Amino acid sequence: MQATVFSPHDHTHCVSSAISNAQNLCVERGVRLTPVRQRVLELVWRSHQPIGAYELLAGLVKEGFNSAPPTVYRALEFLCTQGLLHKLEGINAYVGCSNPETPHQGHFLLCKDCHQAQELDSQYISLAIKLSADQHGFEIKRHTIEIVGTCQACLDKPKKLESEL
Amino acid sequence: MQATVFSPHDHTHCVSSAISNAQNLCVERGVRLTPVRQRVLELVWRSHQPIGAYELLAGLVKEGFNSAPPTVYRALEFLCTQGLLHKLEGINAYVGCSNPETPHQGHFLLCKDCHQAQELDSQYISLAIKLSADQHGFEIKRHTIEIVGTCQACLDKPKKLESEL
DNA sequence: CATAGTAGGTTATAATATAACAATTTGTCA
DNA sequence: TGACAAATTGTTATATTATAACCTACTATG
Repeated sequence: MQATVFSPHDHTHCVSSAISNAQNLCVERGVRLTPVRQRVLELVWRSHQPIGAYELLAGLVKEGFNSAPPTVYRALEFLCTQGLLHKLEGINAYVGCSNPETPHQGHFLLCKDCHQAQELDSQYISLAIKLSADQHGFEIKRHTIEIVGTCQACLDKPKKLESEL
Repeated sequence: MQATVFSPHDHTHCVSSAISNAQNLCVERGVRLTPVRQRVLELVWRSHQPIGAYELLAGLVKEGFNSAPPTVYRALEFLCTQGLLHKLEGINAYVGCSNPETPHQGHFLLCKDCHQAQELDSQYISLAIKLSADQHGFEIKRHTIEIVGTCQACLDKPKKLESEL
């Protein structure tokens, strides 16, 4: 099975490569990855889970950045527009996008036990949605696909939990 | 093409049949469609668009119901649990479900121009999601599928809009 | 009619998000 | 360079969405 956020991995590496990737992309696109924006992006990537705006705000404050809500919401808007983050509407939280070069909306598996979010990019889902929209003469602008449940890792550990009681 | 919320229809009929349907279902299930709950359900159905909690609250107040936020949120929770409504996470709004007999999560087309929501129940989408989840050993509990764009009716009327300027 | 369970009333507040306007920084080009 | 326009950030206030906590009233059942 392919590597996912649900399996153990070197997350420090994820963060640093996401940042340098973002820096390159922003240069290419002629947009500015300012200190606040970069910091927000790092905070999102460092989190092992989707993270909310006010939690990010607290992170910024801790590091001496100015921080009223508009600061973080503006940074989040920029990062989402650039495809560097995705917002999870169901839980009002943000996750890094691993593939920001190609603008897309993600499809997400959200584990309700470990709260990790795995981004998918399923051609089947995209196609099925496209077909349904076409049937209704509907022109798609964007979509939100969030699948909530239990990930394999969490399914595999119920016995541990019982023994811990 | 099949009838949808995007095409003209007798909405009064939608409302009354949704209510009597809900009444029957609640009796069958041994749950109580109390006056507040029924009123909220009617207000949602009467709206020609997805409607938010505080707008519903205003509707209740106008009719002499007590109304603090918990009243309407409790009613909404009940109605969603019974499958009589769906919540649209992307816009924090609620729509009636036309097929509450069979518990399901809907797939929605949301027109950003006329703000109507059309519920789909596409087997292709469901299957594609199931397949993706299976590939990751992920057990689905529920999902949010919201497709934003422009409906056929709104695509058909750009010229009218220009002439109105 | 006692009572347990469910639903609703009430007050307060938490959590999420944006409006509006001022100050500052940055890029650009005369 | 210096001056302007555009973009970004700071700041204050407030809007919007949602829930906690605790109390009261209703409902069904024996």
